[in-house]
Amino acid sequence: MNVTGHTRRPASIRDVATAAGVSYQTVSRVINGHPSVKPTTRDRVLAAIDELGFRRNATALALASGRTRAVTVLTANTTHYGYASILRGVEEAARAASYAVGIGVLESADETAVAAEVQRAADAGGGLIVIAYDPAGVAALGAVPAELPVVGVVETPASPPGGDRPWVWADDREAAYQATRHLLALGHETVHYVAIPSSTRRTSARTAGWRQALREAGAPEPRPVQSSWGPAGGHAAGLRLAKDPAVTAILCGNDDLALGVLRALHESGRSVPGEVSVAGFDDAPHSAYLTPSLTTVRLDFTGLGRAAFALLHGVLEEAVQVAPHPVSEPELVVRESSGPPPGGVQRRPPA
Amino acid sequence: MNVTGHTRRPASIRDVATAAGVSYQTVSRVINGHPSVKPTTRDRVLAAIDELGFRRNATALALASGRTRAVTVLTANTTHYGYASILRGVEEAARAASYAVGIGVLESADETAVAAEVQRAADAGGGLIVIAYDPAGVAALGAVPAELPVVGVVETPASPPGGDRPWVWADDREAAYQATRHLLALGHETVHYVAIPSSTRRTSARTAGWRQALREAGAPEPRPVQSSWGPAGGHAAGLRLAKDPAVTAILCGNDDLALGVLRALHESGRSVPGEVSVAGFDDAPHSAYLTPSLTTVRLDFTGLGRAAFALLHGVLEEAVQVAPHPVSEPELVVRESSGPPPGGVQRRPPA
DNA sequence: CTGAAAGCGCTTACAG
DNA sequence: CTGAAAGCGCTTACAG
Repeated sequence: MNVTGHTRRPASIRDVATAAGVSYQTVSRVINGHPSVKPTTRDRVLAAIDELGFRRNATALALASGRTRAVTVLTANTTHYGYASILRGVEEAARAASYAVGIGVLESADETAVAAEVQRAADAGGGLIVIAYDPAGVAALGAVPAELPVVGVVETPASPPGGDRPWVWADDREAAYQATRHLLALGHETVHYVAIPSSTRRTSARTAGWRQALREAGAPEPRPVQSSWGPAGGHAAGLRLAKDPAVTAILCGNDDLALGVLRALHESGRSVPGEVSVAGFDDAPHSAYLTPSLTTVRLDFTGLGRAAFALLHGVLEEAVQVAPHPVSEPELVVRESSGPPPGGVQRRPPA
Repeated sequence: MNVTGHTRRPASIRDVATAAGVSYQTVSRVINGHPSVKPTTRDRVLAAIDELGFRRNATALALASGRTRAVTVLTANTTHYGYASILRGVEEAARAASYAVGIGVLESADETAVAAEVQRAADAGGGLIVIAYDPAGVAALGAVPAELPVVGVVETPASPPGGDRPWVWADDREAAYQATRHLLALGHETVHYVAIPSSTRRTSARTAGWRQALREAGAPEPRPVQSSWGPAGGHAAGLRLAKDPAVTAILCGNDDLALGVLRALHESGRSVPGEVSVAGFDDAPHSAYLTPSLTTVRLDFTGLGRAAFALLHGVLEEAVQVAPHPVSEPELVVRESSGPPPGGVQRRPPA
């Protein structure tokens, strides 16, 4: 029951055709920018479109033409800073290209659950962007049927999990390398690492960059502390590391982890950066306002999302295929949480 | 050009019909759970569906039936904790109901820009959920054509901006009231308020709850400090408030704002909670791990998102219309950032 | 319980 | 430059 009495059915191309005194195929030509339409005819059609408030039915377009101007982002997380920012970037670029953007959340890395989500995303039509920063995402990227257009946002360019699919990445390895070198240059004998969950069983790019910096400096290589994504995990890891008086520098897999580590050090009575230096990863919005403010590496997640969409767009519209490429250089942001070790420079002279 | 030689066209109901030796209408009946199908026929169809890996084409379903199992969330923001959590709740509930979820970002509150985004969302088919916590969202909710199914997530139940549309809300007023009372009970003479941008020109629910608590206690009512959504705004506001030695308690419109205030107080050499107490709003994931940890009011944003979807689902499927209702009681979480004022209880005895 | 027809709103060849 | 036909993959009455 409709209160207003009757629901106006939206105008179709036939309605427009009638109003303009042409056939509906001509209307189709006009809305598709087909060149062979007489200017006066075009103007009449355009006027009718305007008058009737006609909007082309996206569903009918999709069914008839076979292509859906839509992209679905498949992700294990929507609230963490990095993930949310990638989604944001995709949405921006998609909006600019008049694409609809859908979102599917991967609740677990379980094979059948992942397959179901991929199917759901495929049912939406259009292309897929899979954020493969974690086991669920990696599984999803691997489970996408070969005939579906997909772009992966992956952790490392070394081993694209999706086979020959296009992908984008931020240079996590370089970022971790830079942050570790920064801490070593301050005079720390070595740098401990609190790791986010790895996307695969292999060593993550962040871990690899950290290790490389240690090796090049001839510094001891402590075991990375495996943790979670949030502050709680960082807190637990920080409590453990705080017990060891030899620990003077800690690199964290992301800023949330670092926030938890900062809290743990405080609770353990170890000052930052006086006794221990801490560095994060991502440069989340709050990191500059923590006490102490957090030294971190800024990553361009939004740019990453935009690049992923651009790549997918190219595939979908069969334009020139863009080669996979990193979006932006990571940028070290030095703040209050990092400084020289307590006893001054403890590090062995460089080899 | 396809590397695998040929692209398998997905199976249609006609393919299934042929394989099962029935007409395609019968297949339609089976996939729609229509009762009048002979069990043996049903089994044959089901077997064919399984064998061919048939999935019903969502686009064709939408075009033929007129209903699209989809919801688009319209929001001004996707990265802030509250917004992201609402989106998360919608996605959870939508996934459970096999609905696709789309997202549209309102880049500005400008009338034509908002209208364009609403149109885009409408083009997707299905229902709309508009997060109307800010001017852009409120404008969008108001711009949704009457014939479109929509649910608003609004700030206050007092004046639903969408007219007679269904809506959900969290009880922000009650939450602010509780937090303010907590601070007053500790003995503060009054509580200052750093406000998030209001969704309308009228006083926000949070502001109203804060003011009500002050009035009831006969406490002075300082002017609220208008701020932004992020830590930077809180920092600026905090710097200003820190200059006034009479300020001993600050309530913030959200936890990010509180984080900035905390930083500003630190920079100004005023200890928390020794000299100034601070309380936030939302209980974001990091708030428990700040130093000092943040007293705040927990709001069930995810539940709000789920409730919004449930309401929309009811409208779309013409089930019983659920009355608008608050989702969950706000919960005060007392942590380290709030305590008695410096000189002990300064507050006048209650009237 | 099951089949044949018409139609959802478009596009894509095919005529002229 | 423009119109008439067929079809995208389904659903919805209408027959039987």
